[in-house]
Amino acid sequence: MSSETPSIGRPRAFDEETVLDLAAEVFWRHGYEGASLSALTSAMGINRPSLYATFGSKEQLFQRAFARYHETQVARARAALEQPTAYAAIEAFLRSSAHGLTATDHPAGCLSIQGGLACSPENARVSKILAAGRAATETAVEERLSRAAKEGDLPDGMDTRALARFVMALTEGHAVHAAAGASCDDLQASVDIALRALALRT
Amino acid sequence: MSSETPSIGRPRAFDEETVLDLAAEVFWRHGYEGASLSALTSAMGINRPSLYATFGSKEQLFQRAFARYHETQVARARAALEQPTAYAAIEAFLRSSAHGLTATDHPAGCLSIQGGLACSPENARVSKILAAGRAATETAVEERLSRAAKEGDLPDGMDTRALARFVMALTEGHAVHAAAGASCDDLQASVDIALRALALRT
DNA sequence: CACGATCTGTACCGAGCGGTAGACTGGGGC
DNA sequence: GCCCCAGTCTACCGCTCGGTACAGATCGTG
Repeated sequence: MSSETPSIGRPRAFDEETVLDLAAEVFWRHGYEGASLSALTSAMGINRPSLYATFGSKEQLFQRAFARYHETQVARARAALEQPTAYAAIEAFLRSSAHGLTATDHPAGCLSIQGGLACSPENARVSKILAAGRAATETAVEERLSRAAKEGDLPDGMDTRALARFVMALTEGHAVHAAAGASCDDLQASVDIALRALALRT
Repeated sequence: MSSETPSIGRPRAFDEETVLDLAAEVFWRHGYEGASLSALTSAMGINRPSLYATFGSKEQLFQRAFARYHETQVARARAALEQPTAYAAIEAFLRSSAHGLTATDHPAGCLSIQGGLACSPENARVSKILAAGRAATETAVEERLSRAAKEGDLPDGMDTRALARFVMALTEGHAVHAAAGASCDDLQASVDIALRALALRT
């Protein structure tokens, strides 16, 4: 791993996780292809050769930044799934997502969406990486719902995969809205409607 | 307008609307920034100077292609709103969208989403154009719902803006899913859940 | 059938892209 | 105190980008 700190030689003048967060912000705001190396190095406060020595390539940098985004941002929404009931888990997931999508200490929206749904053919891998990240989150939702089904916490015959997909799709749509300027209240009102509809309570 | 056909001079060797549809497909698949002029001209079957003489610039070409996308694709979903009841209108909107997002005669997903939610700073206008298109569709949904509210076709006190936002957000999320490979049935199952939740029927 | 207007095709422009070579810097080990 | 080596910095690479100049082709008109 590049995170092991060699004891010999000139020490690194920057913190790897710090500059990854800064890189994530640039990708988040401008997308993978819209984030030029000049913009990245400028925001990260390091020079091109340092970036390449540390991360290897623009794509690898993106992967690392995206992984860190998952640890720091997506993790909060996933943690919200740990509620005693399925209804509470979904509500917490949707509400904490809406909150995170409109927080002001980082760009609006979601890196998994803004990063680049569509790319030039040579960057198609990036779109795949993003899709895989979203799919992982959807799987986490689905697993929480499956557990609820086993516990009798969902109506019989509820399609947990479809419900997980519905929840994720709504969150992704909220991300699109947030990037276009929707407020947290706007999104919460949409969540209200979604929850009213779920009728998970018996 | 560039659509007026001058009677003198060498005649144009291509049909404007036809090549616009072809350009829209490239933007749809690769996004605005991911669609190179080489890819565009190659798909459209015309040369660069013809493109610039006809459309002016890449951005203007995109605007024209996006406008045509609205006329040919988005118009179908908007037409679906013309159902006798609010519930039927929303169901038709969601189902026809899910169908269009997964049709096989064009790229999966939606140009309004794939085109470029995030762009480099110099292409920020493109993101704005896309957002404006989505907002226009959301307004159309909201107007249909307002009409329903006046007609007593919605529960009292229903927040029509929030409901329109919920419907659009779900559709946008479905577009993200469709671009990642979701099937029409996948999306329809999500629509089922959304509709169950709406409880628009009294 | 020559003229002028319009479109097409080749070949090119400067700029910015992602990525790198090589000289310089500065801290630990002996 | 010297060496070594990782990290930094300037300056550059080839390539592709969006956009265009200019010559040749093709039409209606006199």
